[in-house]
Amino acid sequence: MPELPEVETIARLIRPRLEGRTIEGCEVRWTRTLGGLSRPAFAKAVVGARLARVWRRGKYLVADLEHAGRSRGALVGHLRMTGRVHVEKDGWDAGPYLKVRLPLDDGASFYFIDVRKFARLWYAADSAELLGELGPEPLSDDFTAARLHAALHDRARMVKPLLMDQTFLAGIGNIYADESLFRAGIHPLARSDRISRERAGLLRDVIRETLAAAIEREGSSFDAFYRTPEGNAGTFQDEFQVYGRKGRPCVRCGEPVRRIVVAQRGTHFCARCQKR
DNA sequence: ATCCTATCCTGGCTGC
DNA sequence: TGCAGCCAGGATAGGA
Repeated sequence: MPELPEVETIARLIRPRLEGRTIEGCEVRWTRTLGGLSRPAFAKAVVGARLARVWRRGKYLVADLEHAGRSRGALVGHLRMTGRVHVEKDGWDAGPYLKVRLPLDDGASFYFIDVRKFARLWYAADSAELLGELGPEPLSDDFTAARLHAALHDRARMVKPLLMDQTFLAGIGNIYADESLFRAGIHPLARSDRISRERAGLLRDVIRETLAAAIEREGSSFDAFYRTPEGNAGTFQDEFQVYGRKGRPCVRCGEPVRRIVVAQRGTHFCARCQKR
């Protein structure tokens, strides 16, 4: 599923094709994708706008809009589980799951595609409406060991759901939570306020290393869903150490990887390497 | 405060 | 082979 590395990969690939372009039209095939705005209101807000800057925050894709050089809100996308984004020449076959198409001024269109209809493409007058509650960016300088340790001890929650809480830390989903906790030797059910300063520092480091390595490999593609905007699969799934490896030997100790359900999510870990 | 359940969705898998 | 039923999961709302 698209988490921070996948969204970052998408942002990097579509940025050169979108920045500077102007939206010339709007075709909406599934209104709910707009997250509450009507089709006419959405079209009125985005048609004629120039895509000034494309960036990422957590798992959100953001395009700042301008009109006649003046800021005019933002287009904000969230792919949830099965959303995809393409920028292709007009006439490209987007398939049956196309939700929104935005024709651009260079003969290409922005395609927002989603099988399960959970993905959203919002227009917001201010992107902070959607991004304001997000926790720190794991790859930014303010995500320090000291701050992570303090934040873990500010609550008393199971560490895995806490890592996936987007108001706690932005961009971590099920896969990178499992992978990071394994690499840090922390049990997914460990209570956040019982994690030592040293262990929190290690967790901070492995989160950053894992996300950076995944970005380098253009994300993880283990099923039919996640593809880059160029249609390619990422390759970080080859580096998974626990995710999707139930019953197979732990890469560190050989003990079979276990799978339990935590907060309704499949959770993979090594009972010998990861202590509560 | 924290946890749990249901909801949104549909392709793909399992089991009969 | 066909088909019913379950599962996956990001986010959120409401209840325990």
